[in-house]
Amino acid sequence: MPELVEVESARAVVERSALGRTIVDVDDADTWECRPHAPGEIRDALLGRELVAAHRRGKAMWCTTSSRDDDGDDGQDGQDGQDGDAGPRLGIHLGMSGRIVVAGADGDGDDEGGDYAGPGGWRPGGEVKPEWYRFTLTFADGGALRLFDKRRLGRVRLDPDIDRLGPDAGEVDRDDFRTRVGRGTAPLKARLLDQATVAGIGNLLADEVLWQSRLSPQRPAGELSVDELDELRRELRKAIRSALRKGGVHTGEVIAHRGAGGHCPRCGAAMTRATVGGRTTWWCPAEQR
DNA sequence: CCATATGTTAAAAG
DNA sequence: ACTTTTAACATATG
Repeated sequence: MPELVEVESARAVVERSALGRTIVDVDDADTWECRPHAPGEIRDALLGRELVAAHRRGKAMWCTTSSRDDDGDDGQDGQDGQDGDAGPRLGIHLGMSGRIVVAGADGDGDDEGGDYAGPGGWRPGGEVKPEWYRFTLTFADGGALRLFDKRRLGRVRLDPDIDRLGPDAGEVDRDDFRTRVGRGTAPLKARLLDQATVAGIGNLLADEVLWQSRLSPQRPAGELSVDELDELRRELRKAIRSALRKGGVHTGEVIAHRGAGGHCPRCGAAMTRATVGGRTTWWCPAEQR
């Protein structure tokens, strides 16, 4: 599920429904999802604390936590809980199939993770097998925050390193975008998928933005003109805004046409498929140059 | 068995 | 040394 837009939805759910609730139990027994932490390590670090704020950069999400014995930051000032004795940051990466589910105080198990439809129409809301819950925070009020991750490529860890990520794809400024994206010999799509260049663009968003910009995914990134780079950034911001509004990156205009027999929704040409940047890529060979 | 899947990353290659 | 590409990761599904 998770590209920037889906992670932002998950972050908003955490911000809206999981902050300020005291953590009384933590299930961190999945040593793969919680690598490199040993079982119990995350639990020991979080018991008695509460989540203070939910942050995101690209596809990375993390929560600051309070000190034990007080409620810490009020979570309303937009700043981290930088209290002297604040707890560790709890990093959650949704990987390829992760999503956050927050249950209310009554333990009703409400699925507030946002919507998601995979290539096969898979909807986690329709099938939630308990064995696909990889990590759980249980709150004093009886509710819980869970990481549901079918494919198990997600990750939970304390104090995640986010320094290697580039600026968020929705916030990078024009000059920064020009110099970061418009360099090198790698295919443009590979550059866009590189989280150190700009953070948050995934396979679907890349295809959508390249199609909107009428740029070939195979163009060497360093050969783009300044005008093309500026247009690319405009379409990127537009696509993110649209996807946030419509509920997911899969709502992009060209996404439904990525597939065998797909045609460009603008000109009708047959879509081309190839592996670019290590990922399956679809584009309109007639318009994208 | 093979190929596919909205991600990351270590290792290899250039 | 830096950039780019590939393979592997764990798991489910067609």
